[in-house]
Amino acid sequence: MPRSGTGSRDVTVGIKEVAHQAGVSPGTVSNVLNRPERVAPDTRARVQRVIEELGFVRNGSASSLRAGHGRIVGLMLLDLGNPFFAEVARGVEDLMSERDYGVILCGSASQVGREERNMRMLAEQQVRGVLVTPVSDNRGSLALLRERGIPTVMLDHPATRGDQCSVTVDDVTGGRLAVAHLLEGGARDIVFLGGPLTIRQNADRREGALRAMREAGTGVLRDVIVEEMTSRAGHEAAERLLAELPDAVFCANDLLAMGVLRVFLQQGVRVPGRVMVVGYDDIEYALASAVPLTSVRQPPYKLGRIAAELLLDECDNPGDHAHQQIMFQPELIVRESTTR
Amino acid sequence: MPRSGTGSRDVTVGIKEVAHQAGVSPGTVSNVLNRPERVAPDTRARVQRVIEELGFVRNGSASSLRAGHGRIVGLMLLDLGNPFFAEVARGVEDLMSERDYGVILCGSASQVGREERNMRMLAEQQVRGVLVTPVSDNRGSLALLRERGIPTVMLDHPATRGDQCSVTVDDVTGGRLAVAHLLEGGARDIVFLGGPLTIRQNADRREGALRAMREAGTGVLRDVIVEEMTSRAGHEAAERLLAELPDAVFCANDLLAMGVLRVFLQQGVRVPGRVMVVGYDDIEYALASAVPLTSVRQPPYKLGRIAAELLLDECDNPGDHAHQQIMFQPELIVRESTTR
DNA sequence: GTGATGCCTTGACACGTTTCAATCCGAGCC
DNA sequence: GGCTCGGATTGAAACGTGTCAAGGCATCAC
Repeated sequence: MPRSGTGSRDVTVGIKEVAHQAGVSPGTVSNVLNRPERVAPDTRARVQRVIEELGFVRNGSASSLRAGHGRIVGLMLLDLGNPFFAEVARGVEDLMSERDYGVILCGSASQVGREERNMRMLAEQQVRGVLVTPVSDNRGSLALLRERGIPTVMLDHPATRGDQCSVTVDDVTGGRLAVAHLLEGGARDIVFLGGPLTIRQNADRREGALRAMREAGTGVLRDVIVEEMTSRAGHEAAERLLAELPDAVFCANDLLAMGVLRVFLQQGVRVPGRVMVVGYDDIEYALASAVPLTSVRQPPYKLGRIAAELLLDECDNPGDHAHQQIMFQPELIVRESTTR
Repeated sequence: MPRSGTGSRDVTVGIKEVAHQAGVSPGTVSNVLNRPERVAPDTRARVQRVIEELGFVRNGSASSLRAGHGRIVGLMLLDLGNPFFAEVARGVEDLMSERDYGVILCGSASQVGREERNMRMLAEQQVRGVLVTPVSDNRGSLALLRERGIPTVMLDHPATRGDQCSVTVDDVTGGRLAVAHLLEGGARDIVFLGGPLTIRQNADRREGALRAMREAGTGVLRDVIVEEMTSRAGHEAAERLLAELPDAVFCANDLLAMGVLRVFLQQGVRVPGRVMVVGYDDIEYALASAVPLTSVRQPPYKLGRIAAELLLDECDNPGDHAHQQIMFQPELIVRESTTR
């Protein structure tokens, strides 16, 4: 590979070339990039001008090889197709972009295997830290990161140990709010429609539902567990429910609820007249659906953004960083799918 | 930093440590990782067992520093909050995950500045290639990548030069289908509601609308251009439209259409009785909305997946890779928002 | 004028991997 | 038996940056 000594439009403009053109040493250029305050103002200006002129772009691989970590974080979510998580991702991405960090986004599709593969990939990339909504309490893939000293923040999941931050929404309360509302409306035979109970969100929302029944001293909960938490799955589950309609369906997310609504309306099951339906997440589209959906609202954008802030705080101040467990309270948004 | 000579549970298990334990040279370990066929079967097995045992994870930074590129690609989309792009991202992520590549996801939020910042970040990360839905025909940020020899594939945008692949959907035809349908339904005064015309998708869909009118020899198109293509923007635009209702509104995406629908229904404007509404993208939620939305369907998942395949083909066979411009045809899905 | 004090700058080394020319070794051939 | 041949392996040299101890150069006080 030819290396032009003076050429300004070379494929690889390195820190050395910049140093040469600016009449300083490579070390100084590195300082301009990483600790500008240590460099005299006029030297700094001169170097920065040369950087502009040559179109120098720092080689992130070399940088993170030497420094031990780069300006990239990992974000691992359960399901990229769910607007709730899309909003979480937007929150994370916005903050990281402001702080000049990149985000490697991974979807685990709620599969342990895929989560582990992606975690391994993140470890290889020497990411600065990882935000993760874990598939289960499976410590395996997190251990991989811990061993390498990569900070993790739990997202929409409580910290499994004291040595990490977490940002969650109180799902037990969410489930309680939803089902208490249904009981007040007169429902007794209630279906819980959700994904696998190994996923914490499902288990907690169901637990909240049971608690509401205990508190009210009435009601029966029927579980309908589906593999995926999509509107298709909701659609299929609702078709099976037609044989024995409950008084109400509490869905563990809005996608399921939208699938259920579609079937009920097609089949002439009046909502809320015959069956009440409650969703979870209050995604934007829940409001616009045929029968506007009662749903439990969570703050996804804020969730992502705050988790991102916690992670960067831990990265930048490893000394005096205090791990925090932040929990938001959900809010029940009542619409027509549960009231006339 | 202490370096245990024999320790098996060190923070940094490198290729050297593996080589030592397996009784081979570092070069051989590297070959096992990158060109297994060059290593004798039993040696390979032995090395792989040691890799397992020590929990060795390859340092991606070092690897891509030396090799000149890593196993990461960039994906830059207009709007992460739009379910259409979320599906595109899923398509890309699925394929890349299968091929053991990581994806750095960036949202440009349709802002040139943000696009350029992110492109720079991707260049720093030495990504293998980039999939991009550009904000405009702005060549600036693409040039940054071209200069460094980083392949790009245009996603939902035609190639601006012959030296790249692209995957698109025929937006002119999409617009033509939508508006021809409206004209057939008797509409004459039609509003085009879309984002900035500097974004190609908007310009093309509008162009298709005009073409339909020319072909039919009738109809008038009123432009209503909004900054963001969100349901909030649709909501606001619709409120302004109330003063002078058109016969129909052709929205450049479903989010806008959903915002429009909401206002019309709240205000007692009958859809389709008084105004017909057509959306674009046929996102899943369009089907479930209060008045099921007529929309132009595109294959977002396939779009992402195929673009990803083209990119990897270009990366893996730089020699005999033939650049392709693939264009899908959209399909008009007629629902109740345009027919009784 | 001299020594001390700080601030800037320097230069060489190390980070962990890939690469490639060189070497080694066993098999096959005359 | 000596020779060649080819596949398997080796070892050392990069890749481009960050770090840090050491050096340089004014300024300032005495």
